[in-house]
Amino acid sequence: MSDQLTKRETDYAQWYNDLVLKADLAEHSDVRGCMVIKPHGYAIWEKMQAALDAMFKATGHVNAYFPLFIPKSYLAKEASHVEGFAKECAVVTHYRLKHDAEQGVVVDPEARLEEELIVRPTSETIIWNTYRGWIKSYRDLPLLINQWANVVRWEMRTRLFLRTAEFLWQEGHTAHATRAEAEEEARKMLDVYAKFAEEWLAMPVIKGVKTASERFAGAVDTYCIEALMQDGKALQAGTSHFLGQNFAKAFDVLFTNKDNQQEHVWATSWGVSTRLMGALIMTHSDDHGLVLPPKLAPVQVAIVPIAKNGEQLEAINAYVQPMLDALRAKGITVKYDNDDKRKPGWKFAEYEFKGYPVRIAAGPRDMENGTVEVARRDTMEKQVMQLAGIAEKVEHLLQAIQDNLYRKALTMREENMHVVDTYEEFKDRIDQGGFFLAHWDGTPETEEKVKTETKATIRCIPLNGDTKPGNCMVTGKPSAQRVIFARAY
RNA sequence: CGGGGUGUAGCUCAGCCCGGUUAGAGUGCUACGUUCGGGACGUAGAGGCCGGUGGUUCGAAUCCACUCACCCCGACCA
Repeated sequence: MSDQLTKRETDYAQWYNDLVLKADLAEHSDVRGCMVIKPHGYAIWEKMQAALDAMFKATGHVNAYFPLFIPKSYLAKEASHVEGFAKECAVVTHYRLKHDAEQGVVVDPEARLEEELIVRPTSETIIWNTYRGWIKSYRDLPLLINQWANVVRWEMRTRLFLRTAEFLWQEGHTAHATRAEAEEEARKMLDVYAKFAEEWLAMPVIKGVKTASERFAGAVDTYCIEALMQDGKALQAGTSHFLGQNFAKAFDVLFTNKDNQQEHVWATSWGVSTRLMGALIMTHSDDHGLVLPPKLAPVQVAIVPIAKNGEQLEAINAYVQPMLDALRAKGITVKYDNDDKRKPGWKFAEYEFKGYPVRIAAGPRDMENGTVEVARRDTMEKQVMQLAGIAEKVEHLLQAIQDNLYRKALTMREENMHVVDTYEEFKDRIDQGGFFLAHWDGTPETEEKVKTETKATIRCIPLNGDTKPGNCMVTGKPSAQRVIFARAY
């Protein structure tokens, strides 16, 4: 290969960066911390969007769009929210440029905004300010809205997809008449995310609740799905928040209940972002490049003809046509690459590197034998198959690849799930990575101590975990259940 | 913001310490020919304000000062 990829074992971070760039997923823009998502990367994101959007619709949500700019004063209305986001907001102060002989253009000092605008880091404030006008009665509830949008958080250090200054995401914002209903909504959307992660990304996740220190700024409870990457670090792949009445109170969103009483509404918000691209890459890809689960691959099957001349190519075109038709009839996405500007070897390497789940080669030998050569990306295995019934075989193969990727990722996670009872053992083993199930006394002080001493944080308190009480590994004080510690992205 | 590093062809980099013809390599790109079952080979070609500004010098990619940008480590990160 001319484009050498750093081996994961050599330098995992470098491997990731190389892969994102060389597989044409994204590149750095001239604006620090921002990225250009290239067609191959964006096509994967579109597949994710389509799947998630359908799941949101199926659970009763509708899409809408709220503005990019938020009046600065809105952010200040919810105390912990402003505290959480103030340090990373981009602020618009002027609305006009003017020509300048020396510098080309300069900000027109005359055009200062009366009230400065912030570029949304998230939309709770503007949405709740809007919902105040929409919600008057229990008959207006629940209000179940999602938006697909970009947000900006001025991060100090960024990494392609994992943490960028601007990123794409969806944010659901719902309003409910009762606490129980809002809590149920937050849990329901967490389940949607977990289902999406496992069935589409083929990425096993652990559902849990965040501790107070990791909670969303403005939430009562933050639920999350946590995944384990190949290097043993945890990645938060999605969050769902029960916001209580915090935003309703901050923005005076009241409704009249059935008893003609005024009440603040109960809220949730939930989101996943282009960070999922990073999760996808770090869960399945290998030293040969990207590996994509068939359900998210923009093209599932690449077909490469092998021909010595134009005449032979025409023969192969005719030979593979029924196969193309049969595959497409099954809803399988296929690219027949008979571009004669590239050679077969080049194409093989290209499709492998970019993660196409299945590659089929057809050449003169196959035409004689009535066969094609089928290669699967996940295991790199190749086999010659009879052309008869090929569409069914490929369909099964795609499902097998999807299943295999999930199984491999699950096995990896299970092998890196450690139960520890003493802080000494924890400190000894934390360097090797993985999820550590340990007892914790529930105090922020202990959590902070562990973070300072080991760089590991509590990823979550698992929802479906072992609930046997025990004693905190650090202080020995009583603990209700084991929590998950890990070093995280 | 602190510490370290890098800016030379589309990309990866050599050259700089020790100033001196027309600034190099690999890869990529263009044309032609032979090739085509795992990133082919040959021949010919195109491609550079050596990050920017100023200085030293007969002469600067090379030395000096300033400046800008990016990368890595730390601080920060719902």
